[in-house]
Amino acid sequence: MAFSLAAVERFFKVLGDDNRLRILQVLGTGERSVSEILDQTRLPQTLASFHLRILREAGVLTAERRGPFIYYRLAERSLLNLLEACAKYAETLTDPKAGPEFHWPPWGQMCRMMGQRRR
Amino acid sequence: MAFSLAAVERFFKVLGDDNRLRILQVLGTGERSVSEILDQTRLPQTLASFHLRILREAGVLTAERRGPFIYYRLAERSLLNLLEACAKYAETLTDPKAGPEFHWPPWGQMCRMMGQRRR
DNA sequence: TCCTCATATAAAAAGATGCTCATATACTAG
DNA sequence: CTAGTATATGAGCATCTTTTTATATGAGGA
Repeated sequence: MAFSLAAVERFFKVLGDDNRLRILQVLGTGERSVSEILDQTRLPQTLASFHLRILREAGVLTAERRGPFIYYRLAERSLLNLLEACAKYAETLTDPKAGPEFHWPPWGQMCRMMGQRRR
Repeated sequence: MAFSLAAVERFFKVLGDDNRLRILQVLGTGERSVSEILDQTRLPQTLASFHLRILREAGVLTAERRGPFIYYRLAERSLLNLLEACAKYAETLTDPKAGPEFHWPPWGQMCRMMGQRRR
């Protein structure tokens, strides 16, 4: 019921970024070198490196050097399922601020109109 | 496999905040008026209102006015399960940047020392 | 050893977010 | 209608995050 706030917050903060999600999407299909990640995401090298570091330091990714290349992979494959679950939920979210301004229903007014008293 | 980036990103961004998570934690136990939320979170009124708006506009919360009070509740109770799943994952994350600086293993050097060649 | 490739790090610039303070709106009681 | 309570909104700052630009490090080959 009371989950560990700090941990979850960090998790959401780390994943709450477009570029990092795209990187994860690429790595979801398996281990990749940085060069491959650059190709597939079209991110500038230095920016990708920045985000990879964040993911790595959060423990989401694992890095290993082999020769001149550094290979990244998901630390836990189970992250993919979690992402899918989140995506599923996220896509059901209906955005209630459809119009330019959200307006509170004029409760008191309506009650008067309908001859009702507050309960 | 390829989840809807934009939706998930927004979801993570909205949940990636300490105060918002605390609000959700309170609402996890059921519907609450703003006053009650203020009591339980000890947030300044205006700040709580700010975060409530973000959660509401994201579709995570639902608000309804009854008399002078406005009651908030989770739009989808299933969010709680999702949060728990995320918490579970988040808590397993081992932070690899233990020391002040992370150092890449000196692969080439090690190979030379061990008389190996790159493959 | 020197050069080049692959990748990381640091510092500065640009952008986004969260917080506070002041004020507005909706409702109810008198 | 007036005053008081409940809650929302808006402007300005401070802070944190992302992006860019410049530079460093480590590996392999000539």
